Amino acid sequence: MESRCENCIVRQFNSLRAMSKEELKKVSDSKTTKTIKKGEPLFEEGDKLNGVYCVRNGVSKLSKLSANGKDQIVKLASKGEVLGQRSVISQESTNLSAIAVDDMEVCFIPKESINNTLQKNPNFTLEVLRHMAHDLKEADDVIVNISQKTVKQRMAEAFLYLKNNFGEDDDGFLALTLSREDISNVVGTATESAIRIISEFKKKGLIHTSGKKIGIKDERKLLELVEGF
Amino acid sequence: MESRCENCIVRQFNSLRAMSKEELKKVSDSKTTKTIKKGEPLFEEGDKLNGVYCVRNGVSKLSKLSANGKDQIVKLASKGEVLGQRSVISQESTNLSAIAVDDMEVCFIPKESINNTLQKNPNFTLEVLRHMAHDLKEADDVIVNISQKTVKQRMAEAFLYLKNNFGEDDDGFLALTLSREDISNVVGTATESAIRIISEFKKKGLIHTSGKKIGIKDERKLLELVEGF
DNA sequence: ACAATTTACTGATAATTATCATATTTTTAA
DNA sequence: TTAAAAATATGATAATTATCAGTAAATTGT
Repeated sequence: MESRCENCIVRQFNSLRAMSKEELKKVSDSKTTKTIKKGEPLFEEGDKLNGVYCVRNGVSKLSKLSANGKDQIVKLASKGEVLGQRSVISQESTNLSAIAVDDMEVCFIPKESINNTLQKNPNFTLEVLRHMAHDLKEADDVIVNISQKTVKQRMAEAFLYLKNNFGEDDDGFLALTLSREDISNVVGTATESAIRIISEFKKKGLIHTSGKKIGIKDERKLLELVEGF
Repeated sequence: MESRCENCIVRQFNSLRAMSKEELKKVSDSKTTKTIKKGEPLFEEGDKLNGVYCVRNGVSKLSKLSANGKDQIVKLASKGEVLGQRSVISQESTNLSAIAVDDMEVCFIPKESINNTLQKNPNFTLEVLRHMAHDLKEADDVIVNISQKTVKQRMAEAFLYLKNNFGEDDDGFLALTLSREDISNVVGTATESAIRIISEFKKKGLIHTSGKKIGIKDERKLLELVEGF
C-alpha cells in the first residue's frame, strides 16, 4: 500500500483530508507505520498518547474496563478511522483501550503534527469537530439503546450493525468475526446470555452459524425485533 | 443580570471565552434573551436549530425518546453550558430534546455568528472541540455505567452526581429537585423501580426525603455502593 | 498429532428489574 | 376550597438477565 499520506486513500475517510499539501507532507515525514497482531493493544486505558493512530487495515475495539472486571466495547474502528484524537486534543490520558480484533496495520502520527495543524488550519479543526460531533451523536444513541432495549433487541441490532459496517463474505457470513465474548461486550450483557440468544436466533431462522462465524438469514425479522415486535 | 455578552460571567464557563472582543460584540448584538418556563422545551428532537442556546439560569434536561415511549436523559445542563452546538456544527437536526427542569433564562445566538467564528477563529474552534471531546468522554462513561452497573448502583451514583454538580440547599437537600420520573430517566430504569430504591435507601439511612426533595445522608455508603460493596 | 488451554454451549437456579394493579399523597385548576 | 388530575408509593407477579456448574468443541503450541 502507498506509504505517503498524500496519496493514501484511507485519508479520504477521515479528517486528514482537510489538511493542506504541506501539512500532509509533514505528517507523512513524521509518521511511522506499525503492525499490530490480533489481540494486541494499540494503547490501553490510562495511557498518555503521544499521537494518533490512523487505521489502514484491520479492526480495533475501543473498550473500557468496569469495576467488576468486564469490558464494555464502545466502538469498533476500521479503515480510515483515527484513534486517540480525543486524548491528544484534551491532553488527558485515554479513557479507552484500543485492542486489535484483526491483524492491523496503522500509522502513528505524533501529536505535534496534529496540534500544529489544529492551531493553524481552521478547516482541519472544523473537520475534526464535525467528526467528533458525529461520534457524540452516536454515543447518545448507544446510551438510549442500552437503557431502553432488551438484550435480545440489542443483539439483533449488533448483527445488523456488523453487516452494515463491515459487510459479508462470499459465503454470506459477517465479514467481521467477533468472539462470543466480544459480542457480549458490544451488547453489554453476560457472555452466556449472548450465546443463548445466538442459539435462539438460530432456531428461529434469523441467523445461521458455522463455528464462530455468524451469518444473517432474515434481516427483516431482525429489524422487526429491534423495533419491538 | 448583565445583558452584554462581553461582560457576562456565564461566558467564562463555555467556549465563548475564546472569542475576540469584536466577535463577542457581534454575538451580543445578534443574540436574543428568552425565558423558558419549567416543563417547556427549548427545542425538540428532530428540530433544525438556527442557533445555539447559552444557559444563564436554570437547568435543562437533554433527552431522547425511545421506541417504547420512554425518555432517556443523556445530560443535565446548567449555567454556562451551550446547547445545540452539535446540531449547528454538523448542520443536522438535533437528536435530543432540551426541556426546562427549572424556570430558565437563556440567550439564543444565531448560527451565523457561531459558524462565522468557527471558520475564522481557530482558537474558538479548538475550544469548542475541547468541550466536545470532554462530552464524548463523559458519554463513554455513561455507556459503561449503564451497561455494567445495577440500577441500585446507578441510583446511588445519580444522587452523588446531583450533589456534586448542583449542590445542596440550606436544609441539606439536593439543590436540583427532579421528579421521580426524571430520576428514573436519568438512571435508565422504570419509575417504580426508582421509587422503590429511593424507599430502600431511605430505610437504610443513605438518604432522607421531604416531599420530592432528596437529601444525602451517608455519602460514604453511597459511594461504596457505587463501587460495588 | 495430541495434550493443554481456551472458547462455546447448555441447564438449573438465583437475582434483578419491569409490569400491572391499586392506594395514597400532592399538585393543579376551576 | 375542593374536585380532578398527576405524582408518589407499595404489593404481587412476571419477565428478563446473571450466575454457577458442568460438558462439548475448537484452537494453540509443541
